[in-house]
Amino acid sequence: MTYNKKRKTLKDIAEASGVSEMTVSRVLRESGTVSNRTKEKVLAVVRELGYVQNRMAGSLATSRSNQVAVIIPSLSNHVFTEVMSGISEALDKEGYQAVVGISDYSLVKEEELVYSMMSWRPAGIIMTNIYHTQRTRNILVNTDVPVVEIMNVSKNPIDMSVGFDHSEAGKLLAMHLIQKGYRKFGYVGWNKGDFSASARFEAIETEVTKSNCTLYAPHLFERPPTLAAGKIGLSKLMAVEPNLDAVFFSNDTAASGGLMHCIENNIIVPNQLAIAGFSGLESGQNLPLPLTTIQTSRYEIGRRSARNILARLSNMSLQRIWDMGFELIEGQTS
Amino acid sequence: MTYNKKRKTLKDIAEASGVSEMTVSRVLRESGTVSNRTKEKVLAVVRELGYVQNRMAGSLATSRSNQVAVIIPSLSNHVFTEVMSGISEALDKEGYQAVVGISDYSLVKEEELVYSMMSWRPAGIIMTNIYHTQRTRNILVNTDVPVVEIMNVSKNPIDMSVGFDHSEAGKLLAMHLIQKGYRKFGYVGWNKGDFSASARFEAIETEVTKSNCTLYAPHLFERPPTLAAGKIGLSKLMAVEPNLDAVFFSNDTAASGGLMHCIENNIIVPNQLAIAGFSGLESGQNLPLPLTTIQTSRYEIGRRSARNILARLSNMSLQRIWDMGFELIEGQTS
DNA sequence: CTGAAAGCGCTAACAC
DNA sequence: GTGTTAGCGCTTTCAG
Repeated sequence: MTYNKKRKTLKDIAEASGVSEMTVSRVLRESGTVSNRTKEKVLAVVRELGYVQNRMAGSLATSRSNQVAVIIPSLSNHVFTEVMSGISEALDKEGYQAVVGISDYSLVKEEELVYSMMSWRPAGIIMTNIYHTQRTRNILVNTDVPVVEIMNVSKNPIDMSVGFDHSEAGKLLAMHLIQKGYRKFGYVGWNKGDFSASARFEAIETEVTKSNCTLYAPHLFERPPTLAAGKIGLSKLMAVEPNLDAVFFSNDTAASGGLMHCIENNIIVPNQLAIAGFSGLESGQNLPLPLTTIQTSRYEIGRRSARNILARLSNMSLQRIWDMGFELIEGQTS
Repeated sequence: MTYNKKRKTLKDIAEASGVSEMTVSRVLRESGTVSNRTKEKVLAVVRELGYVQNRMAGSLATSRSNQVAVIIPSLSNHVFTEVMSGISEALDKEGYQAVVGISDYSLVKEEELVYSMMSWRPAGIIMTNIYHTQRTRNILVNTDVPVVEIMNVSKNPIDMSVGFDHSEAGKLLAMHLIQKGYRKFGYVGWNKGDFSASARFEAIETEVTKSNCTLYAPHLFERPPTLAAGKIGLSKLMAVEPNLDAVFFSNDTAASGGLMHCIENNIIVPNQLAIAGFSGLESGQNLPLPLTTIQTSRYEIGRRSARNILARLSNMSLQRIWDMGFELIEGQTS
């Protein structure tokens, strides 16, 4: 095998194998008809020269791309990496590829990402959540690229939507704990940049208040929750409000931290204090006590959103809005 | 504002603002000289028409891209998402963007990804680890795209390398536990597709044997380790070997699961059983007992590798091989 | 300061 | 079966 660093083009392959560029192109895309003899000859040359096609040129010519843009807020939250896995798997099978952008929970950064990613003319774009800046919306509304907004369900999406109702989920969780007899509630978490979490928080607050219970949330986090934050958050909360019955955490990771705090300080869960998380992550179900939480279908949301894009691309009929629901997990922390 | 779904091109902007395509191009790239009056006029039209540049065309013309390909084995391991964060942050600042591919710890899938990603002519490519198929190597060796192999340090990389020595890290951890007086060791984890983990395992085994201690590793996992797997793995191991002094886990997540098992079953750590993890993840340091583990610099590895690509692109002098080292964390589980 | 011509590497559409 | 022509939407180069 001989290689050199000059980038090979179709022309190089064509010359080396004594056919036209078009024939090489046909062989490589397995399109049209090419005799077996030439096909083999071409493939041999392709291998020998270590040719790698240039999709920029191809996509420009066809105005079709195999890249699907995905914008998620963070990679350190398993919720989003599971969504990504679902997306990747569904896309992979059809020869498409996810291009991920991380918005850090910032709508401004999201806007920049959208602009930058759209400039590559992706086959589709998957956005986390349904809140965007005006300019982001403008770009998305005025493109012919399929758009899916995920995690939340929107009755009125830019294009398509796959998710679930966070308010309803928060409500269900609150009702469950209230019904179990808890009355003095605390809340530990981060809502600032996480619209879904704050929707849940508000629903919990509403439900708790409606039932004449109380909810203490004296100092929410300034940054996305981690195990450590959950642990510290609970200890701070209990320093101020030692007589709580139960604490809601904005997600399972924070709740796991809360449980760690209890274990470390011999606080008996759930007798002395009940704990509730959100998402139903694998890790939260494998603590010494499995968390009471809401199970959501991250992987399925990812898969569904990717499939919707693929369906749109092949002009198949499709359901534009998917409410993927959720389910209460009655763990042992309540 | 008026929009319609037909994709706008430079030509549309040029016509609408009464200048040539070249002038619009200059305005958009802030290159060359354009009078302020025309510049403003053009920008107004661009905004009004909601024009989004087509980078495929631009990149094809310049043969330059702002996309850097990154191949990691998994998104469910925080180690790799932290590496990604480091990469993204470093690239972002310079207007570059990471395109992630997930290999699922498969060299075959890695090969497909490399081929697919290289066909987009990325500005650089970052590969996890230093083991690849022959064809992957061929593609990578014979390209002028900068290549960084990360996580392991290679003295003889394809191009550049940023990581640390997993054997040395395993050895350090083993020596530490041996020196603390433990003698009967167990190992719980997954090595099958994770070359780094198996390098550590072998180093641990060598060190343990050399010191006349024993290492039991009767059934390693069939899949990448999770909290649940660590928990179950330890319980199975102890069913067979109840009198172990200490157990190595292939990473912190599995070790956390092991600790959960102990807490759940009232096994006193470290008195009855010591536990060691690997990586120094935030989560492992916030359990009721912080894990004894090896701290590695995932974020820095990511940042460094991205910066090496950027340096190469701007023809700056650079250090091709970075050993980022590691550090023992003496937690409370040993 | 601005424009015209040529071409990046590929493919659609049409010939032969 | 295979080749030719004409672009895809942009940027480089060279004029003016």
